[in-house]
Amino acid sequence: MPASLDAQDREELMRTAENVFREFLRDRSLKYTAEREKIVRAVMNTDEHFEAEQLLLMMRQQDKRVAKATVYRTLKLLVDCGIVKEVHFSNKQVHYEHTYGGDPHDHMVCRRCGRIIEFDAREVAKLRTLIAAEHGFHALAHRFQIQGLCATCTKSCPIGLKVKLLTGKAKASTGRGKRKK
Amino acid sequence: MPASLDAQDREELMRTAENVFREFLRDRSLKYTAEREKIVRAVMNTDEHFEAEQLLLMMRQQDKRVAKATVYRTLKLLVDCGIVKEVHFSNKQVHYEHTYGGDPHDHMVCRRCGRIIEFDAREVAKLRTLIAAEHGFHALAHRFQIQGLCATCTKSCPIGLKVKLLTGKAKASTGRGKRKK
DNA sequence: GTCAATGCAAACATTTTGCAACTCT
DNA sequence: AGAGTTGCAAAATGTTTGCATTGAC
Repeated sequence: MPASLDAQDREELMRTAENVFREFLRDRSLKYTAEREKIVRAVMNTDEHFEAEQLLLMMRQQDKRVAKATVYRTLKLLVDCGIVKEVHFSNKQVHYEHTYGGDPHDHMVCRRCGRIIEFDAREVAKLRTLIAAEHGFHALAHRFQIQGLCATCTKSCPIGLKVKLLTGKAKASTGRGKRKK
Repeated sequence: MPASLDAQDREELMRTAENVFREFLRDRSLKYTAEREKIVRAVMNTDEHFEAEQLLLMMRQQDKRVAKATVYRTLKLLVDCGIVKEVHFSNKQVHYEHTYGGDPHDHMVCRRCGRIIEFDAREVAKLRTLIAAEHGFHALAHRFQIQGLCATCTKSCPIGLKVKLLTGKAKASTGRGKRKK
């Protein structure tokens, strides 16, 4: 995520994203409303992953109020449009991130501390195309996520030792597992 | 998925899976109950991806009744135990599949017809380890999914043509998009 | 006998929907 | 003018939880 953009680049990116969205809508005879504009702008101003609810809150704080339903409806359009991507970290809500103007990346999630690290997705994209081709498939996109232990957690938790991780997190975190044996 | 197992191999696999689960439970001072046994067995008898609800139904049809809550609780344990893996196709329910005794694979989803194809995950696993290492990460697992068009749909839908796909499926399927231009 | 597991229903959280009022184009 | 959009609240979904009862070890 291009968190290091200066204000000018950001404004530039914003504008082109808006245009892409507007054109996408026009192509489908949909309307570019004030609410949709507020939402694209809010999304483009977010460099982190976010949930629908968070976006809504953020927008409220900036007095860009829209209905929750509108946020959900618009996020779907933005996904279809390719400006936003869904990310599935937990089994609960969907997370979103805008992918417009940034380098494609995927995520690595630490099962111990939950930290999320992004990495360049180009190798993955290459592999996906290859695999797809082998199956007569035409790849358009992928979802990839590596789960494991981050550097810090690896240190404090020697490999080979069976620890309770936050997999399906079946109350694994209560840490009162009196294992015998 | 090893759908081609004969009855004997299947029974063999079933038994070892049960043992793995039993041991997993014992290690944590949890109990191997009749319900849990029913559930592992049902899971191991399923070679397709399934949702919690489907498993429940299937079990009911075979008069292996358990409460829905028990299914959810047990599936979590099975995930932690490594016998079952969560698969996230849609944004709705979680799908599960048992991964015990089968070759590791990932999925390819056709955005047009929804077809799901499995492919060998070994290359992906290699790549994940590599990428993880580059970031001081210790990879334990991954989730990978390729989205695109299957062979059939690619034929009926020339590449380059913008079609309505079932991405976020924002009512994209109503097919009454009178595009202009 | 003890601690954990079950079943049930109620609770939850997130997302979707129906509909009247509104607004882009 | 008219088709699409909004906001709201209600509904729908999928999953989790509380608790009394039951069961494994």
